[in-house]
Amino acid sequence: MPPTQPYHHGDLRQAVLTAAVAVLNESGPAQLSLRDLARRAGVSHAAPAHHFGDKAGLLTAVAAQGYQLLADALTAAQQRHADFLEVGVAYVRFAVDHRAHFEVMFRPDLYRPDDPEVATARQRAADALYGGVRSVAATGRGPDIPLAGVAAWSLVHGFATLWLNHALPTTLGDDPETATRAVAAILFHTT
Amino acid sequence: MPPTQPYHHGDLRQAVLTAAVAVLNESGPAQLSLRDLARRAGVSHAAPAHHFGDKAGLLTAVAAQGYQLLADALTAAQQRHADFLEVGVAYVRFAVDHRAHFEVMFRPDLYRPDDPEVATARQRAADALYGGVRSVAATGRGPDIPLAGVAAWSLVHGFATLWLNHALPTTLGDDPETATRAVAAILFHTT
DNA sequence: AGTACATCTTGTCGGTGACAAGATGGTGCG
DNA sequence: CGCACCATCTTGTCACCGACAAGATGTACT
Repeated sequence: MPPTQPYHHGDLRQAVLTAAVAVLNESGPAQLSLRDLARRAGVSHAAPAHHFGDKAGLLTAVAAQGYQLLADALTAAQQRHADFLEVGVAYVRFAVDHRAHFEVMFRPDLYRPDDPEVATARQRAADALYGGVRSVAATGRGPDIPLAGVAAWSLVHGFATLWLNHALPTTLGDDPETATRAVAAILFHTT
Repeated sequence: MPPTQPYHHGDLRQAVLTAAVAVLNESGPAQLSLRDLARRAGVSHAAPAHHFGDKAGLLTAVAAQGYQLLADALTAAQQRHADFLEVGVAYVRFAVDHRAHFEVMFRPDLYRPDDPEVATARQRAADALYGGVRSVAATGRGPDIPLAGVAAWSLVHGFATLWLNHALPTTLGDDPETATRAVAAILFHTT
């Protein structure tokens, strides 16, 4: 849906979006400023507003992109591995690799969560996540599927959040993948 | 550590802190403004800065208070119930009942996480949480304690976060306590 | 050629955080 | 009692930001 033809700048929308993700990765959403992004792109201070309407619009675009990336990552992991644990690992890996997107996605007060593009991408990600759960819930004498899905999602989401906040003990090491496998294995007691 | 004697206003520090929590509960951290808090307290726009130095200073005070409340809630739950699951329930209940504190606490870019008051309260909360884990890890043929603690913490933290974001399916009902019991029971397979 | 349009610029307004300097009032000490 | 000290609060200011309006510029299409 971005314009196909470069005009004055080239592709300002994409440039601003990329710069926004970079700033978010370095400094967090509180430091994000449309005027700063405009300066980085070498355009006037009001140029970004034309593409995103307002700051919430920019963050809506970030969230939409994030949900699309997450859905892609989860479906890929789901198809590559039979084990749902790897879908959980992919979830944490996404959070670590795309911290900026992840932090915006789960801060609905910063953007417009009911944006149609966001909603469809989020639904796609949810399907990939719950689809992976269905397989593992069928193996054990497990409880009903939605509950197991919520438990699995809560575990990996909480782990990712705490990992990003440096709140977890250092004994877990510095590789989020192996740490996730160790911790998530407890939930599915496949140790 | 706040001043014991009221001066001009009465107790401006406490008034601003309370108002800040109220605003955070209603509108989130992005809408928080020192000048607005000053207006609500009926003082000049620069008065709050004297007590907190800085916006980050105000949020540091909120985070410190939050960690103290959390530590109190967790130790109370730990002493009242033998089951660790109830500590997890208390964790989620704290997040729901003190949403403003919870959201600030786990957003370290908003305040000064290395503030001594914050650090001690956080340590106290962590002790209460991990102390509860030790009991349950001893029951099962469970893996080592820190891993189980991280898993339990991740689960309740993720559940609380997702619950606050209205990201969870509506089939869980509207009572966070019962929902937490149902979901957390899966991890400790005491169903 | 000329119109329609998306893109970008310039200018402006109210609001905010941070800082500096000064006014105000309580506290304690001689 | 007088006075100096200090915490508290006020006033004033500056740079920055988001949002909006109006105009300029380049592109596409007829």
